[in-house]
Amino acid sequence: MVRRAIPDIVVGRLPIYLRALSFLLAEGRQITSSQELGDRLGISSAQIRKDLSHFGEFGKQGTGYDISFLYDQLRQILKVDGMWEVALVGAGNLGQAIADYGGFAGKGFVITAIFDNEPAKIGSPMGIDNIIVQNVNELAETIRKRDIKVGIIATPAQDAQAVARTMVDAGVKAILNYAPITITVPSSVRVQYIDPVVGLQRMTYYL
Amino acid sequence: MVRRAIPDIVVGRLPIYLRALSFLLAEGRQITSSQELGDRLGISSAQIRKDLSHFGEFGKQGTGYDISFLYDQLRQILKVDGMWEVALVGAGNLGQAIADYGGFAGKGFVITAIFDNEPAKIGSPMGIDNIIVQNVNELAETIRKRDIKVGIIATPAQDAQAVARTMVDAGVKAILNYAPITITVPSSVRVQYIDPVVGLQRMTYYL
DNA sequence: TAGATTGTTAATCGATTAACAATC
DNA sequence: TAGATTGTTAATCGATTAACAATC
Repeated sequence: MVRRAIPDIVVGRLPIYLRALSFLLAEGRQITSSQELGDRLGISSAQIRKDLSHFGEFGKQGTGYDISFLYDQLRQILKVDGMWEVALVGAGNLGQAIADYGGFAGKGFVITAIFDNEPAKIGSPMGIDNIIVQNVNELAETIRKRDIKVGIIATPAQDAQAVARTMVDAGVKAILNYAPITITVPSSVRVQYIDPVVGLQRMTYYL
Repeated sequence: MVRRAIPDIVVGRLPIYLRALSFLLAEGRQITSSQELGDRLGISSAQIRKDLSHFGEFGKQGTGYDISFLYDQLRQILKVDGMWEVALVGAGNLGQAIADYGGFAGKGFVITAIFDNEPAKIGSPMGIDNIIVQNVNELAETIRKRDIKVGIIATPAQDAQAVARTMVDAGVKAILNYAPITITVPSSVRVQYIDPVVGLQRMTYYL
């Protein structure tokens, strides 16, 4: 039997499911259904069941899903049941906000290295874990030494491609790019983009 | 003739095209092609031509697209050739970073009102334009008075739904939501989400 | 048992791509 | 003119949905 590749679009929805399950857990709930999840997320119940069916059977007919169980399963599937070290490049306003962000805790990620090219910033502690900002010329070595697989780019657009290149050459396989530019990486490397301007411009058409 | 609705997914790519054109302009280029744009963005040239064809004919056979002309056309189509006032709710670390962000300039958006519920923050100037943080209980009134159509939510997850509700009731039609929770709004209101954890969790599956 | 909800199938719907006539 | 590239068509590909047997 051939294991068919899971569509990217399905994998992309799992973190949304995970987030919803996390809230249900926080509310002290034990059981949910594809219907309830769908209502909360604005997704059809059929789609949720179909998405989950790519990975196994997690529910009980007539009952629904055990929230805690499904949560754990999805965390394993997404490989966020452990902790990924993350290298952050860019210690300006944006990088600072990312380093200060408390939302990574418990979600599978921890920023353990921060880089910049400005002498004034290098050597200072930054973020919730008071990490010492390193010179960006130590980026490759640090990634290699600690076997870091996840990077965040928070540099100006003009520097993003070079940073991505360095990250990839050193072994990074997943890049969250806050720089407002499309970067080119080998197909074995994943990139996700965060650009508030793009988000806003996607809505004004409808106004 | 029926004007068929443009697929959301097509509209969603236009800001990416716009961004690429903006860079080409900055490089001093005058003409580009669907092939070149596609190569830069990792999109097929056919898709770019097809997407644009929903809105009109912007190119010349044998030549390609005049960058400046296409840029202006897309800005008009997306309605970002003017300036949208934006109300930002949440003046914590994240809200501060958004208010400090210089990337909105020239892209069609300007934050003109900032709100929080913490007395310590209300009344202080914030962001690149030194806007005085207002009490969030003035949110609805301000939105109505200035006819603001665009909102950004940068509150804790637990407050996001209530803020969205207030915004929508006061007339906001587009919400950029940084809170890590799916919010429910009428179908006439657009929402875009920015959640770095979701972005990261979409990649770890492949590691 | 009766009611509820899953997992899965098949049909529908929609998006992408390849190809090419038109034409600059 | 010859070469290049658009805009568009039709085919392909993929995603979503409706429906329901299975079963808790």
